[in-house]
Amino acid sequence: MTMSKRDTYTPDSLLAVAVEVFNERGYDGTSMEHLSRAAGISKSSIYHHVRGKEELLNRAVGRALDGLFGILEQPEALSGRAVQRLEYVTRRTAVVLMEELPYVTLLLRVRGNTKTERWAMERRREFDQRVSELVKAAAAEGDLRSDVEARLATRLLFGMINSVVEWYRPDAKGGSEREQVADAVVRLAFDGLRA
Amino acid sequence: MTMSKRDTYTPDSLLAVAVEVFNERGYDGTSMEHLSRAAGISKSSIYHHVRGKEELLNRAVGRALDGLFGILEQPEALSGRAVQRLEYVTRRTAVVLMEELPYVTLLLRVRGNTKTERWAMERRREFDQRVSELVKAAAAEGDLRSDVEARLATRLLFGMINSVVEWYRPDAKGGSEREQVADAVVRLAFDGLRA
DNA sequence: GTCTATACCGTGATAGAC
DNA sequence: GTCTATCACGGTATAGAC
Repeated sequence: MTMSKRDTYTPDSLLAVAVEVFNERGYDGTSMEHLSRAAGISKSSIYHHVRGKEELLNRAVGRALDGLFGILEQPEALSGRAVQRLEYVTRRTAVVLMEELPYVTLLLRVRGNTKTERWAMERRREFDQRVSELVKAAAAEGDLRSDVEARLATRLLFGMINSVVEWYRPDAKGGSEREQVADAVVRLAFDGLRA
Repeated sequence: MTMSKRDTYTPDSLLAVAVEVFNERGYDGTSMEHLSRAAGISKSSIYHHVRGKEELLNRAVGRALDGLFGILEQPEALSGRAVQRLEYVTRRTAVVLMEELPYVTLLLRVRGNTKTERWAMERRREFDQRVSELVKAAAAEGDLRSDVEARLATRLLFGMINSVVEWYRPDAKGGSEREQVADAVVRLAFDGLRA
């Protein structure tokens, strides 16, 4: 993490550093000492910018959730044949996940030990719920296979998309690489591995 | 967690309790105090059965890894058309994951903070590697779609399978339910969501 | 095999100087 | 805005009685 403009921190630039460490060590495995070393300032200086460790978590997962819920408000997610909307949401979720990688990664890993974590899990469930309805609608329109239950299909679909955080690391190529990965996700999810 | 025979602990029965707590709170989020409360004995009594917290982690992930590598030694994984072997490994991985749910869940969540965790990650990569070779072989035999890279396909396939730990909870029905889930995983992975 | 008591250290967070 | 010094607490682990 390199500072971009000033060598003093804003809450947001500090957040960027903190989220990296959280993802490397896990939230619970990260101490304020770890954060202070990564940020290059003392523990107590961190408290000048944020109220504490949990506020950093809160800001991070909030940002991830904003990105995800933003998808559902796009016109392409709101009208048209359900299977098309589902395809759009699938692709965009994969892209947002890569664009906001560290924030979404953190969101997907919260366990529910604190109030913030439980709130994040709740909102995430809401998102899953909304997509699940899309899957049901597409099944009702006859565009999805009928031998796998909608709820189960949704879960496996998300499992595949979300797993991207386990290995994706952005490289110099930027957005084009992200579109390639998103394409692969959509192809495999809808049409499978088989030739 | 209920004790089955005696109301004294063996390392293994204690492990079963510990792994539940680890999965609920995360390994780093679990203190010996948490474990002692869940086991119904004092903190110091735990040290009579195991050397410490990390030994519990070690035993747990070892058990998960044994289950996974066992799949690759089955005759069905060793000979035949690659796509058939891949299908077998996919189904069995899903089943083992459900049979050994708490142990595999823990394995999939280690972050690499301790020696034990790094060893577990290493062995897990070996397993992924072995399956990746199967995917490559199946692609070379022309049985997998050629417009998605083998490495990427392997990762997404595993992402889908592994995500089962996020929601699967065993119920009274036992094995039949597991086979149903495994069937759904294989169907979606190989033939996709689309009707 | 389990307990109470305790050692010792790292934790999140605060006070107050510069 | 950053620092050093410090606090109260909870962490892992051990000693030794029963």
